[in-house]
Amino acid sequence: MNKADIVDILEDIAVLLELKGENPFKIRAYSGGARVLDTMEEDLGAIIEAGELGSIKGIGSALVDKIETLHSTGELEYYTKLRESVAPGLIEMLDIPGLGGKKVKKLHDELKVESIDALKAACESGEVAAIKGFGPKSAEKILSGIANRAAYAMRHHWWTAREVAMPILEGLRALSQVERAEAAGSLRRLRETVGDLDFIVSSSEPQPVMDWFVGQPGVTEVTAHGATKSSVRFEGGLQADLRVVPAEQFAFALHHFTGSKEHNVAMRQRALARGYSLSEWGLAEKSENGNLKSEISDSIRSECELFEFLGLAEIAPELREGLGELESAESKALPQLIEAKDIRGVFHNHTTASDGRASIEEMAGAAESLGFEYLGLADHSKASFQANGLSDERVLKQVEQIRAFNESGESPVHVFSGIECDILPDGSLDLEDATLDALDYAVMSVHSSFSQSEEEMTARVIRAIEHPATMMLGHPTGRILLRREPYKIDLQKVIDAAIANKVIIEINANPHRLDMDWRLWRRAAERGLMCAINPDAHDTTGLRYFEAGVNVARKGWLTARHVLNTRGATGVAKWFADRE
DNA sequence: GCCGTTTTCGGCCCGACTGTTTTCAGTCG
Repeated sequence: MNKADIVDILEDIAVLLELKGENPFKIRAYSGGARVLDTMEEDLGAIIEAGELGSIKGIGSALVDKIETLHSTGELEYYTKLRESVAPGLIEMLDIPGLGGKKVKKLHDELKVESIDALKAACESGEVAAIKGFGPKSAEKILSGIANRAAYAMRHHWWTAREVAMPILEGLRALSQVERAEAAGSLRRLRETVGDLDFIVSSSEPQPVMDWFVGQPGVTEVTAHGATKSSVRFEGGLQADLRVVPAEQFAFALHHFTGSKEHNVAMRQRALARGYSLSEWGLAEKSENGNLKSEISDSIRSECELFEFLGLAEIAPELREGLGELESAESKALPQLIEAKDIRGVFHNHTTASDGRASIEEMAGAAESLGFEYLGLADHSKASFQANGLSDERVLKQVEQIRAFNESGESPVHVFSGIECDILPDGSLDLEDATLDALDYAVMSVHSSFSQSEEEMTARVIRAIEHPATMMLGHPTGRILLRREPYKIDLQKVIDAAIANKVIIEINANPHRLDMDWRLWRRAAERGLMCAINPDAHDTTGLRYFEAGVNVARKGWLTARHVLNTRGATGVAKWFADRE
């Protein structure tokens, strides 16, 4: 059994144990173990063979046994028995807001409900309200949760979430009672999708701020309205939390609610090791007997000062994923992350020649207004029939048009002629070699036969990478966030092939793709993989997606030198010519 | 179930909010 399946099973075990009412720390051990395994970059088989699994922090002897059994046999009796002992309907119930492991267990124990439908009926008949610890409001809340659970469970693309968050943030900042306001959470960490919005405000007069917040247009439900915290839900199910704190707590609250959870755990552990207790409220010194001796928070007014106090360089929010950022911050080895202003042009954009909605001239105009020196066009090739892909003949015609455009001198933006050429199911390319040679560069992408086996898909893509005309690999997993799973492919092998053949892998910056994923970039770049941030724009506004691509690059620890777009037009042309 | 710069046992982050309670448990982040 492969690593990803084992990770899923460990996470499953954690959920099942929760429903059994097990020790919460045991539950955490399983979900923690799953996470450690998931983020481990080395080959699992090799680690097991070397007998090193148990030396990984977070994986103890019980997990070593279970992981090794799953890896070699694909089965685990402990898991099978656990599964059989819990009704599947109970797992679904955990998605209902307000229901956790204990309450679901109680509902099951008292009423024998084993499905969402049975739970709904029990709420309507008054049985739920009659249980000790529940009441009419609980029953009502469960019913509303059941009715809306699809919308509530939905995550949102980062780009969309930001569009909702910005007006609220600006509104908060405009209030006279508000001193500072920031959006925290996964939005601030630049995650590809966002579950809910978190706003942190400092103010000495919280009530008017709370009242303004819960009265925002689009709010369909107020789920909490307290003295320091309020929660609302917008149309479409997106939830937003607001926390108002005194000025001296702002840096701590902002840091805490920015997360991630794993980063916070590491920060608290570090504080504890130095004799301090860190929380969203502040930093306190611990005395001999373990009691809090004194607050020392007042000297800390920014996240930077907090990190500094713990002997760390400031860690950018997007690196706070609990993936070794504290270690790097301690040894002052954090990367100088790429910034949006470093981007001097973009590749992989479409025009009306295939499925885009703007002409060469219009796209170049939009590139100019973004301050770009150059624009790479890459329309689809003929196999992408649904996208009006270009034949060899039409490609050569477009090359002429682009040459004429550049020579006309009507734009300061240099246009590179490229193509997004289909990788056919057998790994061959959709255009003639002579056609590809006439272009400045070529991006190769998979747009068909998504259901090939991992072996077939990996071999297919590697064959394309090995073609001399291939300069970039487009959206390497084909995933559409929140809609379509990535196709099966061994990306480590693809990365190896790309490095060996001096092929760039793109960060497809379309907010629905963000592919290749940020989790893979740090290691890949260290091994020598080159990156390009490609908006995959289909109209003039789509060029702005390059910002989402920069986000991914930053989350992947990339610096300007890892990214082709940070070079000027001459540098890019040189790379296209000799790949250096 | 994991872990160890006071440790191989006894901790493991902790506080707000809600709904149900007469003082608190459960959920959430």
